[in-house]
Amino acid sequence: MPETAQRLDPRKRAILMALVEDYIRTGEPVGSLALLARHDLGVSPATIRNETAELDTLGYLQQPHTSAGRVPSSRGYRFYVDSLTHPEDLEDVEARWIREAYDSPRDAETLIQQTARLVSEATSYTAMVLGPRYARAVFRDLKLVRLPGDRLLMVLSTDVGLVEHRVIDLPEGLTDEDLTGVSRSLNEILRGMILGKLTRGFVRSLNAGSTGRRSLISTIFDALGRAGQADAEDKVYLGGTANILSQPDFGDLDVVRDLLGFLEREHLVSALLSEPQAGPVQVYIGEENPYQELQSCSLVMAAYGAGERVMGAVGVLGPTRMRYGHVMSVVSYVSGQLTDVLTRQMRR
Amino acid sequence: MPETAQRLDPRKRAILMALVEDYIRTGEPVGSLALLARHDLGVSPATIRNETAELDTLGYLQQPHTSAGRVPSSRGYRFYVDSLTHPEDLEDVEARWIREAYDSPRDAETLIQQTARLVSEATSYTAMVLGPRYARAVFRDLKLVRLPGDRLLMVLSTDVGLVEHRVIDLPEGLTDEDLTGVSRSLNEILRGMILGKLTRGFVRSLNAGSTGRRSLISTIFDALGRAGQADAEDKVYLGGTANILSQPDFGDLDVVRDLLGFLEREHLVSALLSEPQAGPVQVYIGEENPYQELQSCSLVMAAYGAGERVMGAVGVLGPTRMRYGHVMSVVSYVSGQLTDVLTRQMRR
DNA sequence: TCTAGCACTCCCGCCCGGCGAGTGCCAACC
DNA sequence: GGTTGGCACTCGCCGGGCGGGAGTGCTAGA
Repeated sequence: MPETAQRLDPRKRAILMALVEDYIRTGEPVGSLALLARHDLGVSPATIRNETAELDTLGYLQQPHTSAGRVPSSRGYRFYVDSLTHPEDLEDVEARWIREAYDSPRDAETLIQQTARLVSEATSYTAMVLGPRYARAVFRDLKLVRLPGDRLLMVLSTDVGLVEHRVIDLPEGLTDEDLTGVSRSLNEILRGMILGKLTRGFVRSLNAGSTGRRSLISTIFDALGRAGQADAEDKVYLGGTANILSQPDFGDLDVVRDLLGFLEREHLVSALLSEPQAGPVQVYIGEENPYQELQSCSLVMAAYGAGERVMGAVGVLGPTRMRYGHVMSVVSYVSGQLTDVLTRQMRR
Repeated sequence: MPETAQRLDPRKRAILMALVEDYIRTGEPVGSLALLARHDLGVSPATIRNETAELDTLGYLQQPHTSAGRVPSSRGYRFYVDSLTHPEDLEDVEARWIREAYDSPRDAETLIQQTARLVSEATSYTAMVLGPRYARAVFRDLKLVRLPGDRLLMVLSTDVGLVEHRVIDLPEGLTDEDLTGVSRSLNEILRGMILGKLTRGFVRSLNAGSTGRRSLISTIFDALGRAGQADAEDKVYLGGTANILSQPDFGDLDVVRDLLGFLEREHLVSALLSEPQAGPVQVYIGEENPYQELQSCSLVMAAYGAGERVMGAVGVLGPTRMRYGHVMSVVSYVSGQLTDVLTRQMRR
C-alpha cells in the first residue's frame, strides 16, 4: 500500500526509515539516543521521542515494554519495504558469483537444486524454489520405449526443454506396431497442448483400434495426467534450512519447530510458491503471511518463467527483521537468471 | 562388545538395565528411590546406592551433579543395547501399517522417499534413507531415444528394476543407423556388468567405426560413469527433520544447528549411510559416531539390498536417550521390506 | 514548534535463603 | 560379609528483593 507511504510527513518518514534500518542491523530496540548516534537527523532526542511516540500510536512502531526503545511493527516494515523504490544493488562480486552459477548448462533438476543452495548462501536465510511446473509446459514430443520385463518407458519432452519420464506396465499382447501407432497418433493430437489442460476427453477422440491399444492409451493418459496435474507433483527444493536456527530472532523453539514442520510438508510449500505472478518481487511480512506457521517471519518471493509463462518461483524465508533490500535484490536477480536460462532452452 | 556384558554380576546388570529403561522413558536422572518405585529389585535403596556408585566408577553411569540421580553414559547405553538380544516386537498395528506401505508398487524414488517419511513417523525421530546405488546394480539394457532439439535420451535399465535416464547433447551428423548400431554394440558388451565397474577401457575395445560414433560412445560413457560413480550421486532422502526440535534432549541450539547443517550436506549423509554391511542393525551411540556433529546423538542403521547385494541403507538419528528397542525393530523391519521389494523386482 | 531537564517505569542481572531430591557414609543387623 | 536403616550433607531450583541502567513521557521554557 504505497499510499500509506504518502501519509507520513518527511521527518516521520526519515525517522521511521532510519529506525527500521537500525533495528534490522542490530536486533535491539532502538532508542532516541541510539538513533541519533547513527543518523544525522538534525533534531534533538526529545523531538525524536515525540515523533516515535506518534509513530507508535499510528501503528508503525511498538514497544516491547514501557521503558524500552522502539521496534518496527509489521506495518512499519511494510512502509519500509514499500519505500525501497529501487532495489539495492548487488555487490559486483555477488552478482558475478550468481551469474557464473548459471553459466554452465545443467538439467532442470540440478539447476533448481543449485538455485536453492545459491539463494540460501547469498542471503543466509532459508531458500525455497518451486521447480518448473510441467503443467504449464507445452507438449512437444512423446516417445515410447519398451523396457525389459514387460514395461514401458514413456518420455515426454516439453518446449522448455524439460523431460519427464514414467515407467508403466505394458498391457499384454501389444506388438511394436501397436506402440508406434499409438505414439504416432498421440503425438499428432497432443502437439502444442499445454500439459495441464489435457483431459480424458482426448482419449475418446482417438479411434484407437484394438482394446489393447485403447488400454495403453488410457494408461499413458493417466501418467500424463499425473505429470501435468496442477499443483500436485510440483517439486520443491529447499536450501539452508539450518539457517533458521542461526537467527537470534527465533529464540522460541516452538516457532522454529512449526516452521520446519511447515517446510517438510511439500504440498504446502508448493502451494505457497504458486502465488507469485510474473512481475516484481513480492514480500509478505509477519501476519500478512497466508499460513499460520509463517506469521512470525517474512517471505520474499518472485516468479520465474519461460517466455511469458510463469513456471515456478523462488522464495526466501527469514525473520521479520530481515535484510529486505538485499534479499529482494537477490531473489529478483536469481529469478531473472532462471527465466533467461529457461527461455533460452525454449528457443532451441 | 558383548564381552563387557559378562563382566557385570546379575544384580548390577538388572539395576543398570532398569535404570537405562527408566531414564529413556522419563529423561530425568534416576535416583535409588525412583528406581525401586518402578522395579521390584528385592533390595533396599541403600543397596541400590552402593551398586549405582560402583556402576558409576565402572563408567556405566554418571551424575549430572553430586546430589542428583544417575544417568547412563555412552558405555551404559552400549551395554543396554548389546543386552537387547531379541528385537522388541513391533505392535501388530505398526507392522501392518508398515507392510501396507510397501504393498502397492511404486517407482524407486517414491519408494525411498516414502520410506523416509514412514520411518520418521514410526519412530518420531529423524530418518535418513540412502537411495538404491546404481553403482551396484547390474546392467540390463540401454536404449537411446532421439529427442527434439538435437538431444538424446539414454535410458538405462538395471536388474533391480531401477531406471536411470540422462539427456545428452547429440554429436552432429549421426544417423538413426548410427544410433541403433551404437546401442546394439553397447548392449552386447555391457550386459551383466556391474555399473560401478565400468571403465573407459571398454570404449577402446569397441571398434566404433566413424568418429561420430566414437564421440557418441564416449559421451554415453561419461553419462554412464556419472550414473555408476561410487558414492557420488547417491541420493539421500530425509524425513522428520523437524522432529529433532521436539527432543527435549536437544535444548542446546548450537548442537541442533550443527546437526541440521550436517543433514544438509548430502554427501556426508550419503557417506555415513554407506557404512552398514548386510546383516543386523547397527547402532552408534554418542561418541561412537564417526562424525563430530553426531556425537551428541545416536544413530541406528541397517542396510537393505537386492538379493545378496547391499544397495543402500536406512538410518534413524535421535538423542542418545533413544528408544533403542523400538527404533531397532522399525529399522530392521523396514530394511527387510525394502529388500523384499527390490529382490522381487529383480526376478521379473 | 522545538528543546532541555527530570521524574518515573520497567527490564535485567544479582544475590540470597529455603526447599527437596538424592547421595554417601556409618553403624547395626542377619 | 553383604545388606539395611538412619542421618548429615550437597547441590540445583525457585522465588523474592534489590540496584543499575536505558529509555520514556511530561512539563516548562526558549
